[in-house]
Order: sequence, then structure tokens, then C-alpha cells
Amino acid sequence: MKYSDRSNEVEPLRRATIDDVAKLAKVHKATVSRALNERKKHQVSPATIDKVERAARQVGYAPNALARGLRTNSSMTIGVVLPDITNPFFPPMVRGIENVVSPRGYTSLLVNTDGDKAMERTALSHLIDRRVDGLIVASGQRDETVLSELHKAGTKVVLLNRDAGAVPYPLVRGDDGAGIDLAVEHLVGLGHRHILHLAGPANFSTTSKRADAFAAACLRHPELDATVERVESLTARAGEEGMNVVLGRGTPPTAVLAGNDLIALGALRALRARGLRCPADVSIVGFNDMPFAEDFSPPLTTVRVPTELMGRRAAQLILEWIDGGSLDQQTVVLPVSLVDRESTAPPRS
Amino acid sequence: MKYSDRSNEVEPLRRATIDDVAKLAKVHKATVSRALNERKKHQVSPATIDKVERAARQVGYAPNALARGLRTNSSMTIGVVLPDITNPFFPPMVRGIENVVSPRGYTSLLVNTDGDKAMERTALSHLIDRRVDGLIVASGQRDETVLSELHKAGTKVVLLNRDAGAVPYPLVRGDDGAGIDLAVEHLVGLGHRHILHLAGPANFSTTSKRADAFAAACLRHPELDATVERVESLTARAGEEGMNVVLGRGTPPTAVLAGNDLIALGALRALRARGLRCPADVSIVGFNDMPFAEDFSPPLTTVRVPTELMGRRAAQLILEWIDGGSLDQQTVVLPVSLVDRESTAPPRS
DNA sequence: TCGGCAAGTGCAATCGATTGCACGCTATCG
DNA sequence: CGATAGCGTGCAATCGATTGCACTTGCCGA
Repeated sequence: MKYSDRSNEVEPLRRATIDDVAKLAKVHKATVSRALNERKKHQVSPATIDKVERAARQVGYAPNALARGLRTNSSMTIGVVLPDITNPFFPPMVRGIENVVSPRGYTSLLVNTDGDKAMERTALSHLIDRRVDGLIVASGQRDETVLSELHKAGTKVVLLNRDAGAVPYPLVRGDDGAGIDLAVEHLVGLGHRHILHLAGPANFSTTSKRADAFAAACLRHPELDATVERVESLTARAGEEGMNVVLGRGTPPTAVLAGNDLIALGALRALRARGLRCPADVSIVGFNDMPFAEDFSPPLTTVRVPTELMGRRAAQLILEWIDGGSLDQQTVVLPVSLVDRESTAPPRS
Repeated sequence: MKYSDRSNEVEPLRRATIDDVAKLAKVHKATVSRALNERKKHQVSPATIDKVERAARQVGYAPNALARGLRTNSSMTIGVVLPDITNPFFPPMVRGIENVVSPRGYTSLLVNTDGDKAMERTALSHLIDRRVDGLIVASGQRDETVLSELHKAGTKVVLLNRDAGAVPYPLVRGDDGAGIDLAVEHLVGLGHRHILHLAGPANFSTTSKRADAFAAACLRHPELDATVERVESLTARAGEEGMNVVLGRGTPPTAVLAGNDLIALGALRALRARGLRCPADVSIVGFNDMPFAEDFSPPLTTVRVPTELMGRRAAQLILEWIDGGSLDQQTVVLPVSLVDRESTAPPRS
């Protein structure tokens, strides 16, 4: 047996196109298009549909989404912008989103921004280049300029979790204020008077809403000796550092209400490093009820926000909008609840 | 001033096309294309480039990736297939992938399969429809038929973490065998003799490699009284159930080596529920060193696999391949290490 | 028997880019 | 001074689908 030089060449392997199917089925490609399109099938005779489907199956035809998108001016994709997929708070939202968009034939394009404005900008423009039909943005910050540009350009965006300053886009979020109230009442109920709020950075709408709610709660409870400490970012490391500076200042609070679970986790680590016990020496309440918060040491008492549901809602909103629904600015606030686990107890003495 | 009925209509808001730019710059669109393409800029005079760039900026031109992809037959996207993004083991891989593909101008398309064959099939075909330039598949199972179809069709795929039966695709994985050896030696060194392996399902190459390595290690240590229990899935819930049946059978082992961290976590929960203490009563070793394994109660001793690096490597491989590199089947095995934390201790007498 | 209608199919334009080829112009060299 | 090389640009085809319109049939009713 003799092989030619070409035996080593890689076959071009062109995927079947609509023309291939048309040729095989001996009909015009327009007919193929219609026969395979659920919404236009009725324009084609059953016999032809059958021929076409047979042919399509035979050559393994799958429409080129790029070509279709070019023509129909819709890519059937939703861009999803996250600050950090590695933060376990977000994946459930992603699931929620996928759970509603996939069944409708949409694919989601995920990008990370690392909370970096420049990265967010390039990420968004990539998505725009790809002609996403809509965007879900969970990385909003207080002073967004990109988003207001997008708004001017008429891009469809739904904000998730975090608001983005003055840009009038719809927003789906958890009830941060109510969550803080729940947490404060819980701690006060246990008898705590000296409470520290380890707040997240001010440029996130979520954490600053929480800080505001904390301040308001303190006003309602004049008996409280409340402190607020801002940490640099929404990470365990920042929480640890923040807790350390507080601890370095002298007598610790009897309870800390963290801006989110990661900060709480950091606080836990700082406590442990100093030989303080939670909840015996100090109680800690988190926020978000991220996955595995129940497995921390001790299991974390925290405010549960319905992340998966938030994802779903955001996805529903963007799809409605794409479908021509005229949702004006609207904010969907989803209820939160307190999950009472083992990181809180009455203060000692 | 008089408004027509159209005043309420939504402006179509057509994005600027290459023709708009051409018109404004008074050149042919071919020239615009070349002027804006880094690799063809040299064919265009500097004066023209300047004119074009000005015009492009003025109208806010961004090339339509769909149109470009259609013409160039490359979408600049990489499909990433995961079993479950909600499992914290995967996000770091995703980061690794993004870290290498984004700088090269690629966007990654993420999809979940939930370990479901049917979902995997539809997910993959969606990605193929979108003409991804390559795929990274982390959801491989032993008996893959979809992947071998893809292989026949000439699709470029790199497997991540899990192998997929006989399909000759390149694979990037951690050294499962070595990891188990490390763990077993660690436990044996502590004095454990009665060791249980809570193995994951057999249809994953990872868990079955681990089970094999465990069996081999036992052969090397005839003094061991080893047991293996298979759990139904790679989840905490399954780990808990598995541990419960073992516990229900009588005297517990002094140490358990879990198929992964989630199973370990489940085992931890089961122990706690029965009033058994870890590591005082039974030691536990996990596998993967997923995020927050250090924050469990107790902090989990586990085998660290370099997830982010695995993602990077897989991404590098797929890009090389796309660039015309002819990587034949090759397996990249990355080294693992034991992270000794607090879930292991010598057996009580 | 003929006009008309409807169903089914084909034709060709179109979406927005890229790219091989041809053309015109200028500069260079023998 | 004329042939020629080469640079810069324009022309038009092309990628693979969708879709408005026109055309062909066959059937029905008057």
C-alpha cells in the first residue's frame, strides 16, 4: 500500500453548510432554512420537511450561529460580568442565570473583572463586539462610567446584586437593609452591647447600604456601643487585617457583624490567631450565607441572600427586555433571612 | 414644535459598521479593515491610518465579531465545559484558563453539564454551533461517546482533570496516584492501620485512579486493615451518606481517606452528627485542597492539586493546537503535595 | 372553461466583515 | 526617457445563513 504525501495533511474538515443539505435534499437552501426553523415549518410541505431533515441528519448539519447571528442581528448570547468567579458567592447566581437562559436557547458568556475598572471596560467591549443580546452585570461599582456609556448606546443591561451609581438600569438585589436589621436584632437579643461592624469598601452599593442600615439600627438602639471599621476589600485576607487592627486597639467588641462572609471568615482567623474563641469570647455574624459557611469553624451565623434566585430573576428581566418588554428602571428586592448557627452566643459575664 | 408619532419609538441604535467608518474617512472599507488590523497596517499609508482611526473613534466603531468570524472562520472563543461551577474546585481552573486566553484575545464560553450526559451533549453542540475554535472539557467520564464523535469530526479538545475513556485527546491532570501515596504514607506514618477509602464514583478517571492507587498502596503495606467504600457522587451529601453506612456497620476506621474534599466534608459532618471527633476519634484526609478547606472544622488535611495551573496548561495546549501546533495525544501530569492541617492525628492508642 | 387564490418553492439581496487581485501612481534605474 | 518595480488603494467575491418577493402549481367555484 502506498500513501501519498498528503496522507499526513490534516483534512480541512469543513462542517456541513446549509448548501450541502440543500444539494443532498435537492431543494433550495431557503427551503432548508425554513424546514429546519420551527417558526416557519408550516410554510413547507411535510414531505419536503422529511427530506430535508433526513439530509441534515445524514451530513450532520448544524447551522452556523455566526452566520445566523449576522443575518438576524441577534447572537443568542447573554454576557455575564462578574468581579471574581472564585468567590463562592457568585457561582450560584451563575447557575440561576443559566437555568433560565439555556432552556430558551441562549448561551452565557462569562467574564471576570477582578473588580478592576480597566478590565471591566475591556471585558465589556469584548462582549459588545460579540454582539451579546443583553448583559447581566454583577460587578457594579458606585462610580461607573462604562455603564453609563453603555446606557447611552442603548445596550440592554440588568444589574445583579450591586447597583451602579446613577445609571438607570434595572437591578436585582437582596434586601441588605433588612438583613442588617435581622443581624443586629439577633445580637442585641443575645445581650450584646459592644458591636463592631466590619464594613466592606464604600464603593459597593451593597456594603454601603449595609453600613447605612447598621448606623440606622444603632440609632434605634441608643444602648449600643457600636463601632465601624472599614476593610479594604471583600476578602478573607482583608477581614483578617481589619479585625487585627481592631484587636490591636484594645478591648475587643463582644460581637462583630461582618460586611460579608469572607470578611467574617477573616475575622474568625484573626480571632483564632490571638487565642480568642468564637463564640465564647466574641460572636460573629456574616452576610450572604455563601456555600460552606455552615462548615466553617464554628459554623457561621449569617444572613442568607437568595443568590440562585437573584440570578434567575436577573436573567428573566434581561430576556423580557430582549423580547421587547419595556421594563423601565425597576429594582427587584428579594427577601433575606437570618441563619442562626454556632458563631453567635450571649456575651460572657 | 411638533412631534410625530415616532417620538415614542425606540431608536434602532444601529452600531457603526465598517462602511460608516469608510464613508466618514472617505476611503474604501477594505482600507479601513486593513488600517485597523495590526497585521495588515503596513499595507496602508500612515496618513490614511490616521484618518481611519480618527473616523473609527468618532463613530465608536467596533468590528462585528460575528461577521469577522464568519469570514475568517474563527470565532476567537474557547468553549469550557464544566460539570458544576458551583463546586469550588472548578472556579480556579476557570481563572487559569481565562488568564491565558484573554490576553490573546479569546473569550471563553462556559457551560455546566451537571454531570448529565444529555446536558453535556446539548451543551457541546451549542458550542459547536457557535464555532468555538477549541474546547476544554473538565466533565469527562469513562464512557464518553460525544467526545469520540467530536474527535472524528476533527474538533480540537483538551481534557482537563478528568480523562475520557479511550478518546485520544490531550489531558492535563494532577498526579492522582502520587497524591494517594502521599496521603497513605502520612496516615501510616501517624500510626493508622485501619484506613477507609471513601472513593468517588467509578466513572470518573480521577477517582478511579485514586482508588487504584489506594489498592496498590495497601499491597505495599500488608500491615494495613484497609476498606473501600464507594459513594454515589462527588458531593458532601454523598460523602455524608457513605460515611453513615460505614459507621452503621460497626467499629469505625481510625482514618478515612476521602476521594475528594467534598466527600471529606460530608464525612466530617457524619462524624459530628454521631458525636465522633476529628481528629481525636478519626482522622480525615481530603483531596484537591479546594478553597476554604483550611477553614473547615477542623481545617482539612488534604492533597493539594494545582488547579489554577492546570487551567493555564490546558489553555496553553488548546491555543497551541489552534495555532497549528500538532500536539498529538499527550498527557500533562502536574505534581501534587500534601497539606498537613488539623484533621489528622495519631490514632488514640 | 377560466379566473383567482393559496400553498410550496426558488431567487436574490442582505447582514458586516476579510482578502486576492487588479489598477494607478510614483520613484528608480539602466 | 521609457520600462518596471512596488506601494497604496479600490473592487468584488466570499463566509453561511435568513427573508421578502415572485413564480409555479393545483384546486376550487362561478
